[in-house]
Amino acid sequence: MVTLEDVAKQAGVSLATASRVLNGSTRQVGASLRAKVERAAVELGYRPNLAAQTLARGASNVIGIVVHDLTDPYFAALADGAMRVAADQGLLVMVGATHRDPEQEIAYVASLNAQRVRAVLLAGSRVDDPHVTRRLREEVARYRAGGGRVACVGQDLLEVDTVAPANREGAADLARSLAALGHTRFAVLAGPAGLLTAADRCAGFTDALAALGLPAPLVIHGAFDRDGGHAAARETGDATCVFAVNDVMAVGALASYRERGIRVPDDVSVAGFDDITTLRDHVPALTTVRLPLADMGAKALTLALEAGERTRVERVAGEVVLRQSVRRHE
Amino acid sequence: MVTLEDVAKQAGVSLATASRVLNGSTRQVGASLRAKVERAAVELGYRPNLAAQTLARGASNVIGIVVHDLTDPYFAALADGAMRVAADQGLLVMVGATHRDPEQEIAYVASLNAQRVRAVLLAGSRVDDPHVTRRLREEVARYRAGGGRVACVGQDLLEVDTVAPANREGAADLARSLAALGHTRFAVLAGPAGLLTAADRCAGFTDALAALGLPAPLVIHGAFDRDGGHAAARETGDATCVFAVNDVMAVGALASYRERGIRVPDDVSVAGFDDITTLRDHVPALTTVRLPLADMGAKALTLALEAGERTRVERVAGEVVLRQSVRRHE
DNA sequence: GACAGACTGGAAATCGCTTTCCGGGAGGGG
DNA sequence: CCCCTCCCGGAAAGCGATTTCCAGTCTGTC
Repeated sequence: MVTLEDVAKQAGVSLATASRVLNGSTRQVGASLRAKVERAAVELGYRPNLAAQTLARGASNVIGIVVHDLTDPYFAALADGAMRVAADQGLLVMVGATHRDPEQEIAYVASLNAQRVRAVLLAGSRVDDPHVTRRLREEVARYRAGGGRVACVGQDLLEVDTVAPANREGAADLARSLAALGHTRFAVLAGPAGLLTAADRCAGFTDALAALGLPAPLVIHGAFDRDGGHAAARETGDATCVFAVNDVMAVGALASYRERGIRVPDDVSVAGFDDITTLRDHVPALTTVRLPLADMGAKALTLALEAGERTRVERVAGEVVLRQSVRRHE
Repeated sequence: MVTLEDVAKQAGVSLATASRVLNGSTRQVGASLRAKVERAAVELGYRPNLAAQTLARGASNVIGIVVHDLTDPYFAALADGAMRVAADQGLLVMVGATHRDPEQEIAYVASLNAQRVRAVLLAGSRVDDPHVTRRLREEVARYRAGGGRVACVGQDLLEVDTVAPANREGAADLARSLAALGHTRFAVLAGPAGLLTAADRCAGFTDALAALGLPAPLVIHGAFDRDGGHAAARETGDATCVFAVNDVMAVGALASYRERGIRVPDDVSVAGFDDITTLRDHVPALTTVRLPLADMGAKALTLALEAGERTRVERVAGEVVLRQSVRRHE
């Protein structure tokens, strides 16, 4: 491996000079030496050792993103938004996928801390487990104590800069829109009981129905993914309108109904949440609550990188988008 | 930031001992000292500085994955497969998204080299541009000269371990299957002219038709994404069967036909390539060529990590999956 | 009882780069 | 003409770990 010392030797200058030439330091270097160093670097194919730079500088140009599942379009969109701002700022990105294991999330924060990354973005729902949350908070605190910056997309539970989707309100808006179509018997494919994003959406939906004087929906718990929706859809009974707490579950539900010859929206209306772009061409088009996912990812990383003294919470509203998967109920 | 020295001091031992305790070295440390060090580390919340470790050890525990677009399910699946084997081996993952800019790809290899990552996985099609390919090869060679390991998913053009999908053969199989259904007038939504994956699939398809004595298909170039397929589908003329060189383009084409009231498969048959899982519930179900994407990603990273002396090329076959988007042509 | 060999703990060199500090030469003002 | 300042180049001290080498302590065997 060719080192800076090799370059300096080849150029006939000192280490210090070579360093100053090859990394935009504040110090000036004479044109002739500068040229020599640059030539030597190219000739030898020099690549700075980033670990050494990080060590010497005390700060790296890497950021970390922790997601639950990269193959879930929700997280892919979030990560993509964040990665674009990282690229704009010349930052490299480490991505960790926890596959929904909270322990992994904690482990990733520890690893990213060890890497001394400049910022960490925690994307995805918090879970309703005080013990896990406490340990995550400890790990985050440790990282921040060393100068690390953290932002989160999801619930504002970690005392860090947060981009918080308005899950309750969005779900409530959706409930009102669906009720306005004449539905009265609802079911909610509610995801896991302990997942806060799922719980908030479910609660927002249920509360709004109650406020309208409508009967409580049938709440069916299950996995937060396509198969969870698929399974839960078998238990929606005589509901005329089904709300899946995220789009991929809604897709699972649609598939389940299709397999069983139940027509959507004629026999049952279905709505989701997130408006992931991969569903853009789904048939029937899915009614959902749109979240600007890429923007949220970008915003969260921006918050993390700005040296704000107090933690900020940016709430982002969801917009109800009515499409063909729901229809008026007579 | 608490350093190893702090821990050593607090535990009343030397730096060397602290290091040996906290990182599974081969050397033994007495039980009492070991306990002291461990306690001190916990009390102080010590996290090793990975940059320093990397520097001292001369090798990091990070691998890099370079993809074109994380929000494309094809790459998400590939990356996910690779990330699982990385996690198994206790490796961290850096992900770079080039957004299809070959310059970015080169830049990422340089960055990952600078990071001294243990291995780099280049996922995604090579392009037909000798100049770009040469520079990428140079950068790869530089990295490998320093002990780096590289694998690639795509065309075997870089003289590195490669997982090469059988694009030509898969497309040819598909062509034969479709021809067996009675189709004679084909169109190919061929993607960009310079993208080798697209070109190979197009060529495999075209050659197979020629071998069958059928007329050459209408080849329409365009972008390699959903919108590219959507646009190209407007120019398929009187073809009775359309092959989009990847699934997301096929989805765009299906959407285009739907918008224009052209029924699939009644008026036109449509097939794609890849069998991305997000399309599992698409209506109509898409005929395609299945590639085991997650396995391919996992395999590629495994190849990279194994210290093989000669570069290996692992070909992976695609399997034609006939679904509702095609029908017999009378 | 003595000595070889196995273990354990510590001092110090090392990894590759940054940056402070210092010295010498050039330029400008009194 | 001298002195002060400004600039540029180099020597060397870190950054936070790992690891080699060395010394001291035990054990076991003859």
